[in-house]
Amino acid sequence: MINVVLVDDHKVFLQGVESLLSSDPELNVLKKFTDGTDFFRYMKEGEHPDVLLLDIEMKGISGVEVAENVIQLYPEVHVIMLSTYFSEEFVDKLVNTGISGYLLKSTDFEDLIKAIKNVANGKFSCSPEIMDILVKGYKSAGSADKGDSEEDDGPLTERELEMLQLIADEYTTKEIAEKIYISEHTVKTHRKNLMQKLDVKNTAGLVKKGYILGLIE
Amino acid sequence: MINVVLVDDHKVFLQGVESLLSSDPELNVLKKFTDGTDFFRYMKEGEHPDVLLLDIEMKGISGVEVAENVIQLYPEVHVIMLSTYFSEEFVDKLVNTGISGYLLKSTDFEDLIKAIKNVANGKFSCSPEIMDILVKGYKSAGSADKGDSEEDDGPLTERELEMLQLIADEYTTKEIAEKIYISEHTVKTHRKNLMQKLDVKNTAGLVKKGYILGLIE
DNA sequence: TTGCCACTACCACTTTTGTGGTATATTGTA
DNA sequence: TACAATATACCACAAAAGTGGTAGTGGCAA
Repeated sequence: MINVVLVDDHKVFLQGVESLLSSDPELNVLKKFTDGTDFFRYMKEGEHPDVLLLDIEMKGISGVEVAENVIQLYPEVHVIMLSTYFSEEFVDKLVNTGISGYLLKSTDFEDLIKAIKNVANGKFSCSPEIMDILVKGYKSAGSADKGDSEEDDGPLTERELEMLQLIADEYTTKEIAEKIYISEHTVKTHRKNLMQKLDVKNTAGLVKKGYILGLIE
Repeated sequence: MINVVLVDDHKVFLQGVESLLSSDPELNVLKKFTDGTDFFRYMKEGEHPDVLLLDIEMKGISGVEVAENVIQLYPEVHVIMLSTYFSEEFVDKLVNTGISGYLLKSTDFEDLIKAIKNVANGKFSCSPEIMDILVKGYKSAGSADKGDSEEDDGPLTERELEMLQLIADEYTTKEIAEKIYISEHTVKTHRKNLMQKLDVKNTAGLVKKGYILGLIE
C-alpha cells in the first residue's frame, strides 16, 4: 500500500485526484492540503506519506519552497511536482533539489498512477515533455552549474526541535541552559546548527521559518 | 446592518448560529472561523465586524487570548464571549479586559440577538447567571484588585507593522534603518514600542506573536 | 569494531538586541 | 489653532546573539 498526500491550492483538483487514486487498490490518499503551512503542521505530528504530490504554482509559500524543505526535513518522503506549464528554470532548480518526479497536470491518469508507483520504489519519473528538457539541458550544460548554494544539512534532531520551541517561547540561551541542565555553550552550538540547517540569519528567521514549517506551536 | 464574525472550534455551532442570525434582517454574518490564528489573518486584511462572537473554550489559542489581542489591536470591534460553563475566574479576567458581553451558550436565541444589538450600540450585555457573579464579585471585592498587569498600548501603527515584517524578514536594526532611510535610533524605538505593545521580551517573541496574530506574512 | 552522528562543551571576539530614559518634528483632526 | 498621536532621534550601558572555530563522549549500526 502506497500512502499519498496531496498539496494543491485548487480544491477541485484535490478532489479529482483523490477520487482517481482511490480507484487503485494499491494507493491510499492520506490527506489533502491547500496550503503549504497546513501541510507542514501535519508533517510534524501526522503520518508521513510515501509520496507527496505537490503543485508548483501556489499562493503563499510556493511549491518550490515546500519541496525544498520537505526533502530536507523528511527525506524519506518522495516528492512529485505537478505543474500546469513547464518551465526549464524550475526543472533545473528542482531536479538538483532531490525531487523524485515532475509531471505536467495534463499527464493522463494511468501515467500519473504509474509515476506514483515508480517513485515509491525509489525511481525517478516524469512527463516525456519534461524528459526532453532534461536531456537537452544535460547535453548543453554538460555537468551543469550548481547555481546558488544547495545546502541540505539533513532533518532537525529531537534536541534541535526542542531548542527551536524554547527559543520561540522567548527563552534566552542562558535560560534554556538552566532549564534543561546543559551548558550555555551547548545551547549556542544548537542555535548555530539550527540557523545553518534552516538557512536563516538570526533568531527572527529561526522563529519565522519554524512557524512556516510547522516545527513550533 | 450589524456585521458579525463567529469564532468557535465547533463547526456545528458555527453553522447553527449563522442560520439563526440570518433570520434577522439587521444582522449579517461576515465570516466564521474555527481557529484563532485564521481569524487574526482575516482581521489584518478583511472587513472588520461590528461584533465578534467568540467561544472561550477553544483548542490552540484560547478564547481569552484571542479576546485580549483583538481588543488591543482592533478596539472598534465589540467582543461577546460565549461559554458553555461559567467560571468566576474568566468573568473577572475578561471584564477588566474590555469585552462587551459574556453569554452562556445555553442562552436562548432571542436573548443572543438582543445582546448582539446591545453591544453593537456600545452597551454591555450578559446572561443573568453571569450578572449574578458580577454583582457578587463587585460586592465582596469592592473596587477589585487588578490582578496581573493589564497593559493595553493600543493597536499597532502602520510604521510598526512595517517594522515587524522587516524584523521577521531577518533584517537587522541597521539594515532596516538603511532600507527605509531613517536612523537606527528610530528603528530601536519602534522595536521597543512593539515589544511593549505585544507584551513580549525579545525578537523571538515579536516574530512568534506576529505570526499568531496574523500581523506578518 | 569501527565509524558515524547526536549531543555535549569550550574559547575569543564582534555585532546586535534590550533597557530606560528624553526629546523634537510632523501630521491629522477636533 | 491647538491637541494628540505618530514618527523621528538621541544617549549610555547591559545583555544577548552571532561567528568561526575545535573537540570529547556515548550509542547505535554496518
